[in-house]
Amino acid sequence: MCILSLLSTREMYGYEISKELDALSGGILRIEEGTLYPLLRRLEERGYLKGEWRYREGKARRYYKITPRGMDVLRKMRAFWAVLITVVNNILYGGESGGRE
Amino acid sequence: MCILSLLSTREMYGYEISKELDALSGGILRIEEGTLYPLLRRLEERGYLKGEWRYREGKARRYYKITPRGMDVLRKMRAFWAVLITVVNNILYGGESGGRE
DNA sequence: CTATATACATAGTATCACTAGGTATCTTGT
DNA sequence: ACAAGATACCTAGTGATACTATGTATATAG
Repeated sequence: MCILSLLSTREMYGYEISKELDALSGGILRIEEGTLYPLLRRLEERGYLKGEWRYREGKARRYYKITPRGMDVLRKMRAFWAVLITVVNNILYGGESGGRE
Repeated sequence: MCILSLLSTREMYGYEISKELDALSGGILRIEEGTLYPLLRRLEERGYLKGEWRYREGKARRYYKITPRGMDVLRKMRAFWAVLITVVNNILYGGESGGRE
């Protein structure tokens, strides 16, 4: 979900995504390369992303762009994430009152 | 985390936990028995829970109770969960909430 | 010219959720 | 009495996937 969200704002390549996630999350969402690259391929296989090789600064980079199908999945993931937070916080902190956070 | 949290308020047995999670979450946190029972044993192996057979209403039930070590782990999980929400929401909705930048 | 950072990749392992069964008891409807 | 369903626990097998460790190649800094 976080990767799709990052790519919903601009195209990025794998290594850039890992550095960005790391920086934006203060190290909480550090993702190993052995996890990231296979994941990006899975997301592309499923049609959520479209990858494209480009050569910049003497380096071969695979830039990823989110697809309309990916945007749709991202919307559903965001909605589910919001529900999950509510539900889990309800279990963690009891009260049915909607006014926390 | 949700199971530890439920057990931090009272002792429960496996089947009861699954029904409670299902009800409290509106079906979002439905957990299959093939997932639940092995999970409870792992949590007990790690010393987070203590299980005990009891016979009530003609049924053999294994009641689980959270241990001090389990309470400690639960506290850390709750803290991490709060950080995770902040960090993920920051990535999902842009960086306004955390006071960073 | 060596070390580090960048950039992508794969193989092997471990974890764990799920499917799909199994056993046994108790309750409810006919 | 009998069948069906709910309760209550269990295991074996499979699949998805995060991780470790390593390999390849180029560019940059000391």
